[in-house]
Amino acid sequence: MGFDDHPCNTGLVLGLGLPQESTSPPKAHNPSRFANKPSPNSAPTSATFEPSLTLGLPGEPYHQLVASNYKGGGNSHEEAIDLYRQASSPHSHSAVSSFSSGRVVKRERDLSSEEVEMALMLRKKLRLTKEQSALLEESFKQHSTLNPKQKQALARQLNLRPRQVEVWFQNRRARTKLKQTEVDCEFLKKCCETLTDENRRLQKELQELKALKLSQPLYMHMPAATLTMCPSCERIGGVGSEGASKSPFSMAPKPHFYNHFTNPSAAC
DNA sequence: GGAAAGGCAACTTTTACGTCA
DNA sequence: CTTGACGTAAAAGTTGCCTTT
Repeated sequence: MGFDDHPCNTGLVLGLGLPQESTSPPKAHNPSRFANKPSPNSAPTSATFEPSLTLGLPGEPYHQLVASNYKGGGNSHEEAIDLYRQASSPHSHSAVSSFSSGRVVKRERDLSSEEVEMALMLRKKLRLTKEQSALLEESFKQHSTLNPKQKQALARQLNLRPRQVEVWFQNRRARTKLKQTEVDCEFLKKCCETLTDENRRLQKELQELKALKLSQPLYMHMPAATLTMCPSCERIGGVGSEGASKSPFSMAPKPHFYNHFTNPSAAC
């Protein structure tokens, strides 16, 4: 990409830093969103970051802006990260995500130790501790969504930013749903298998019936009313069942009518 | 009615981490 | 033992839709 591929790269970039301008352009989808709906989070950015002319490394004006803000402004690291992340508004392409670790590591040789620390801090992704995860899980069990007050309280309790708590809950809900979908999928697969087996069995039975019908034309000569079918085992009853007792199809010794209404399950 | 703001779901990207050759 | 490729889980970003004000 740009930096590494450039034939005569000095590693320096002269740029005019404006808060809303990311070095990587917004993604193509729905550009109108960026034009029509500036994020509310971008407002403090404009107040915090004045337009500035910077001489620096390509691809990370925000990093430098925040780093300098962090050094000079007396903000905590957390605040610096927040400012940095707010600089890339929630509805715009992320400047943070343009950090490819390979690129940063390569450039780290050229950075001061403070800048390296800052870059690493910004690149580093939070891993929740067991205690934090446990408390979040516990809280999720009680309610899978949080109101702003609960979010604030939980964030304070966990020493996290409210946004992190919010993200955790969003991801947790998504995982729950995914898991449920997998369970449903497995259940439906089993149902499908069962029905396929049943269908196969019925097809086979139908084939046998057809074969029997051809080999025993007697059925054809009998009035339909002399044949009965048991509603529970679905076997045909009729004359001469003794001789064919092993066959699923038999005839009742005496013709009889089966009444579904008065005797719904009395055939066997 | 329409604009702004906020929340959430769905989807995507990025990073950390474990495993294995 | 080290290293790099690979897969996976999870944190975080993006976008669209909906509701509320």
